[in-house]
Amino acid sequence: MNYLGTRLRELRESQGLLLRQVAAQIDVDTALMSKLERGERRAQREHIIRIATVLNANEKDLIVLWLADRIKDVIQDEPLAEEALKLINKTL
Amino acid sequence: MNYLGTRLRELRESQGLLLRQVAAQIDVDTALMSKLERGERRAQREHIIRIATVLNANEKDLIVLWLADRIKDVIQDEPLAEEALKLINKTL
DNA sequence: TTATATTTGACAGAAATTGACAAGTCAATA
DNA sequence: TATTGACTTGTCAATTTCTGTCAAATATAA
Repeated sequence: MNYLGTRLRELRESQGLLLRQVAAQIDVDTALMSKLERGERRAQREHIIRIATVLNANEKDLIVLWLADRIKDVIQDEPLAEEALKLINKTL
Repeated sequence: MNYLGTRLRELRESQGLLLRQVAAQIDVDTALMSKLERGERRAQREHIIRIATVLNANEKDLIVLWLADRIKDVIQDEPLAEEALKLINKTL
C-alpha cells in the first residue's frame, strides 16, 4: 500500500475527475498520473505542489504522505526496520 | 552525524587498526573506507557483511545503523519528517 | 461493438551513485 | 626542513537507478 497515491486517488475520485483531467492540469502524461496513484512512480516535489492546487488539498499533508512513502521504500523487506526507526526516533 | 560510519571508526580505532588494513581486508580502496567512516559514501550490504567480520562486530547491529543512515538521508532537512515517521510507526 | 478510461511494457534520456586513482593535507619525527 | 605515514579530498568514467512518454493492451460501460 502506498500513502500518497492512495490519497490522490481518493481525492480525485471524490471530485469526479478523470486521470486525464488532472494529468493535463499538472502537465504530465496520463500514464504517469496513473503510476503516481498506484505508487509505481514517485512524484516530484513540484508535482505535489501542483497536484495539491488542482485537487484542493493541503500541500503539507501530501508531503507527509510522500515522505512516508520514501521512508517505506528504504525499510520495506528489512527485518531490522523497526530497530532502525527506534534509533531514529531516539535521536531525533 | 552518521550512525554507521561513526561506529565503524570506533570499532576500528578501539582495535588499533589502520584504515589501510581494514580496507585491504574488505578489498576496497583506502579512500573509500575513509568515506564510509565519514558518511560521505553509503556502504553496500556486502561491504557491511565483510566489515562485520573484520571488525568482529555484530552484523545485524551494523545493518541497523546503516538503515538508520538511509532513513536519515530521506528525512533530513524535511520539516515534516516527524509527522511522516509518526505515520509510519502508526501503520507498522 | 464502440467509445472511453485506465494500466502496462518498453524505452531513451537524465540523474544519481559508485569506487578507483591521484593529489592533497596534516602531524610526527628524523 | 625534509620525509614518512595516515588519512582526506577532488575528479572521473562506469554503472545503476529513476523519469516520463509513447504505443499498445486491458478494462468498463453504453
